Amino acid sequence: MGRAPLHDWALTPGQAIALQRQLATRVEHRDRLDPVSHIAGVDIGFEEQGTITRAAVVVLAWPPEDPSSGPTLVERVVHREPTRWPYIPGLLSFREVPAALEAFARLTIRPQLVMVDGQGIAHPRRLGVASHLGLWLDLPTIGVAKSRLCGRHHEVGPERGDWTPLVDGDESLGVVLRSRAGVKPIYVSPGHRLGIESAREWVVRCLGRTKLPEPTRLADRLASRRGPL
DNA sequence: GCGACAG
DNA sequence: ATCTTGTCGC
Repeated sequence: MGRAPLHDWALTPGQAIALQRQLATRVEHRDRLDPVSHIAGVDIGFEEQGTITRAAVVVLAWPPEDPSSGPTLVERVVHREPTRWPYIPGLLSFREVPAALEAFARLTIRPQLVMVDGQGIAHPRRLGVASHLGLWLDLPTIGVAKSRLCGRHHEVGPERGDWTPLVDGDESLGVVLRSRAGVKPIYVSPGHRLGIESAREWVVRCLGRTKLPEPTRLADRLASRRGPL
């Protein structure tokens, strides 16, 4: 018997949960990343009443040449395919990762860091979409979610950059970060090959004037077909 | 049994 | 996530 496959998308929810428990043991919680020259952002959108899944990946040059205008977009890919799973809280990766992998396969640049729309280890079984994708890509990933899936936290300070720990019992899952004054905070958790501190630092470094860090913000717009990039 | 619940 | 109109504010 070898190790369980990194993914098998034809699973029942029960089998998917068992697979998550297996894969979670392979997630690396300590920093292991190469010098960063490119950061990718990933997000998934839907078309045709949800029957079509649309995966978008953007690659930004790092560090930015012109800090005032944010990092430069150097590559982008959109991949469409039939939707294969319904949305089930806790099993999001089985719906989104397959399409994201197809989009990554068409990238000519291999980024050293990936930011994903969703949770990393801040997940009931510690395998959110960012962690699952990170294992498959064998790249450091960070989960950047717009709302909470699990864990508890105190209220976050009002200033941009303020943050508070996201915890579950005695486990630290990530941080809740005020990415912009006056707006709901975002949930940042390591996906793979990164610690909580580094995950937070990278997200703060990629913050522009908006709520979401640039990689995720641009991927979001590309996935949902809104506004120019 | 009841409430919570990424996108 | 997506659908969907106007509205408030820089």
